[in-house]
Amino acid sequence: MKLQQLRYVCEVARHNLNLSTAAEALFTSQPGVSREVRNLEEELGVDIFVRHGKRVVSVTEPGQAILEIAGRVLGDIENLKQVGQDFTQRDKGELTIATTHTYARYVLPQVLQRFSQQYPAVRVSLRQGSPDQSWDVVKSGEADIAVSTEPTKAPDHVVMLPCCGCERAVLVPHGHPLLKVKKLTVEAIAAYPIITYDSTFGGQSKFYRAFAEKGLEPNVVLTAIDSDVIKTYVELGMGVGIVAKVAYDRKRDTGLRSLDASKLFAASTTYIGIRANNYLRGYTYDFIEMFAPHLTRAAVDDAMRTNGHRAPSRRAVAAQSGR
Amino acid sequence: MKLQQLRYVCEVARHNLNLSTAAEALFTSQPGVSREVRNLEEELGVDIFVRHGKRVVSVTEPGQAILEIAGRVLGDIENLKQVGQDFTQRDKGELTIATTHTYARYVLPQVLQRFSQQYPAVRVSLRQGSPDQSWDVVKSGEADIAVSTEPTKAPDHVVMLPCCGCERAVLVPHGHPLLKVKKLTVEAIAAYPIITYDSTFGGQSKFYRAFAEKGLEPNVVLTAIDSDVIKTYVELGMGVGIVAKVAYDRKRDTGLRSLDASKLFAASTTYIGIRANNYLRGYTYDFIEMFAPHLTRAAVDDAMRTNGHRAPSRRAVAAQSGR
DNA sequence: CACCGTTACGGTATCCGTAAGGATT
DNA sequence: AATCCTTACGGATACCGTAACGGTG
Repeated sequence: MKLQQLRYVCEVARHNLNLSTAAEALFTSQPGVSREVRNLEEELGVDIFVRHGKRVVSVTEPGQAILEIAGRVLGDIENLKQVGQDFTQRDKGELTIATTHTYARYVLPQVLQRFSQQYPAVRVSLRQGSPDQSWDVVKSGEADIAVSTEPTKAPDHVVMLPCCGCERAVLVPHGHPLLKVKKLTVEAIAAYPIITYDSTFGGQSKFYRAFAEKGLEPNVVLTAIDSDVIKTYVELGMGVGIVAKVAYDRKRDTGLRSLDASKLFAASTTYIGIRANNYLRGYTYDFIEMFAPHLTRAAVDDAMRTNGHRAPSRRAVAAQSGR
Repeated sequence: MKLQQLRYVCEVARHNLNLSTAAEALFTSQPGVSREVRNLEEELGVDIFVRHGKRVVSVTEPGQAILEIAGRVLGDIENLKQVGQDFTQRDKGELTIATTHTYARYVLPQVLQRFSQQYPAVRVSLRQGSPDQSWDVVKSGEADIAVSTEPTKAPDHVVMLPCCGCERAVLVPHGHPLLKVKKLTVEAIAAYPIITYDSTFGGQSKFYRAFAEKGLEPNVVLTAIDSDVIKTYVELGMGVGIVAKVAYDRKRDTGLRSLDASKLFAASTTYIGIRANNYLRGYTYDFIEMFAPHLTRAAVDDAMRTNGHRAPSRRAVAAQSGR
């Protein structure tokens, strides 16, 4: 069995079971892919792909299991390379962060500024999307870490590290009646049209629950995935905005006022997400600690260890002694 | 990078960093091992082993990480082979169970009898030891599953599936005064010398706690790891035995009487343990379900999925496209 | 007919074992 | 002096790309 074969098989699966395009993506010849796939199938004794005549049409049942394991192996090979990089080019590399607009725009800038100062040679990329998308991107290994609220569905293979609460604020234009209210209540808010995050975003259940508890139904007139968009429409007088508290900056948002709503809506939690069994570069640990000081390297390792890692297997090693 | 290299490196680590014996174990030449280890080190850019002149003396820090990952890869390669076996030789293979004397002797026989009837071509081996040992053996991959009470230290990389309670009984010889007691109490037991399991066995904390709660200290005169040994000494009149309820068989143990102690000592739980990310043969699932009917294949998979598995990584695959 | 996967073949690079050479204990 | 790792060398193997072939839609 060769790593090449695992690579080929995974690549074929990723390219709609098309050997030719897979070969192209692998910068190799198409007959070579065909041959190695067959060699692997022969060695394992089972077909991975279902062929109709001379066309690959689907994945067999054992093929599913094989692809999953093969993918894990390739991920680990990548991890090995990362270990090398980590010790030779300590301060150089890439860091891909999957996050939402709110974090990318209002929380991460300060952290990333500090980070880039310390690690000027690390190329940081942000992958912006909904919380669910962020978690998926981490799960698939496209991003190193997620910074987001919790996903709607619990993501397997990903370790979630709670960071801090993410409180809400109510944004209104100048002179809005809500500014005169002595004590802000859910009832008071419910009287106005509401602009808030799209339902693909986390923490919305808590938002609706707060209204439901009072027997109210919020009149949500507009949703967006973007705090800035919400602010724009609030400024236009289309409604009151309910956004993350951090999204309001008194100096910048001169057309708006912010009212603390942390007591009204249960705070959702900010998490950092890491793919299980992923080797993290030293600077990634540092980034995490900059973001959430309590998440030291030891704390992160500990959380990962109790979730995904696995130790070497004596038996597996012994079983392969014969070449 | 080649799988061979990973195998070599792991084997060297397992053989006290001795290349020669590692080479022997791998059925290859010693210079070959030396060369491939260096090749891998060169490819990754870091030393895995520390050399004093021409002697390998220890593992470097990156080496530690590399060995861990390499071991995981080799385990997965083994998993791939298991997939093949599972679909070609469905009913043939091996099943290694790590367990304690009590389970091996009193619980598993009935299950294994049924199992062997259904899978005559599966070679079952029992690896007997303390609970901690059982878990370690599963963790290392030497055994497929553990059947045991909980370990003293939580084992990472292992999925624990609760099966059922494991209640205690008090064993006494015929004519023992305890047989005349109306309601068995901890106090009554404390009046006699006690024979029970060795402290390396689980559930002992619950045993001592029951006494401590009454301000008593049990007079443990003898400990053993083996219910049969305990029974022998009880029969000799050396004390009262406190053992797992299942270890008493009225028909066989004619010289003894059993008193239910399930109310006196908190029941410890029986667990099945599986190594995270281990591919399980079909018959292994069947064995588990025979042992604990509620642990269906779906239930087991689900528990494993939320603990260890990992999906293929697009990024890792893409990063390796260039050969 | 265009696309796609398999088979056949030959050159090349890689791999591995043998033999000899320094270091360390 | 014995053990252990490294270097050097040569032969066999296996790998991979090119070219031609056979199905499929």
